[in-house]
Amino acid sequence: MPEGNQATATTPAEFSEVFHSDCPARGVLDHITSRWGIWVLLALNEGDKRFFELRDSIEGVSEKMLSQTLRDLAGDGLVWREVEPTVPPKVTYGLNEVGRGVSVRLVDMFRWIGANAENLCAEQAERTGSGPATR
Amino acid sequence: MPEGNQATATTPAEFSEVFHSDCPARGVLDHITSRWGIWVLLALNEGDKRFFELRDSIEGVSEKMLSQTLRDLAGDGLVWREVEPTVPPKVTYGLNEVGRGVSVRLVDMFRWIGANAENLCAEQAERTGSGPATR
DNA sequence: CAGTATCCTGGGGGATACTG
DNA sequence: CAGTATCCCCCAGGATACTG
Repeated sequence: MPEGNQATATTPAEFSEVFHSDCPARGVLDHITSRWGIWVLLALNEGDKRFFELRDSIEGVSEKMLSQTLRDLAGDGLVWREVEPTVPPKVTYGLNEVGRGVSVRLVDMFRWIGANAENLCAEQAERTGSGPATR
Repeated sequence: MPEGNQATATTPAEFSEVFHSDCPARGVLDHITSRWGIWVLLALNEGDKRFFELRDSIEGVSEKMLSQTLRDLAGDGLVWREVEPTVPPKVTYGLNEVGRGVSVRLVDMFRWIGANAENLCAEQAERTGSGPATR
């Protein structure tokens, strides 16, 4: 959709520049924020893992989506993949430099949310005066 | 070859604990990583904004989804909403304490990705040349 | 073990129209 | 201006089966 894009003067548009459509980083973001990207990054932050180890440590992920997410992340250069052509095959995944940086920051954010969960609950409780809208 | 990075044998499962199904923080995460949550948080990190200001600064968002995202984030206690019952009405949104913390960390992560975009491009280029190029 | 290939469904989310 | 309401399409992603 062709958008007006008013450029509200105040907006530095810092991120529009950095993450513009043609920039590969834009796609990277999409992969990170995809349904399973975060959890893969989080799991790998604990250490290198094999495919089924990942599947087991990420609750609810299907093999298809895990495979797809891994492929995306590896294509982005956030994750490496090593294949040992043995029988049975052994495939290991781990974080690259950039992926580690992302993962660490993700962990930091998660910790912040976890540490403030009570505050969130409190705020949600206050709101229940008018309408729960618990969705 | 991936360097050692032993799987520290820890696997603290720290996050499974913190973000278990019944924990409200789990839903918060879903909202943050939703299609537009990140961009709203990012936009509000620049300062408080009114509805249409937000719509204009977030490229591609529909009014429906913006409204929905805002409602979710406000319900989570990440964002506040202030209504001035004038004619025409004036509604302003901004970040709460927790929301600001999340937003700041998000910005940090985005900067990291942006700063390493060339590395990502390089890795992607190497891959196309059929090189293993691990890290 | 570590994946692909195929089929299929739900709801995320866009377009449009209407309201206070 | 700041939203709701409605319709409807598309594809992310789950289930299942097969392969090297």
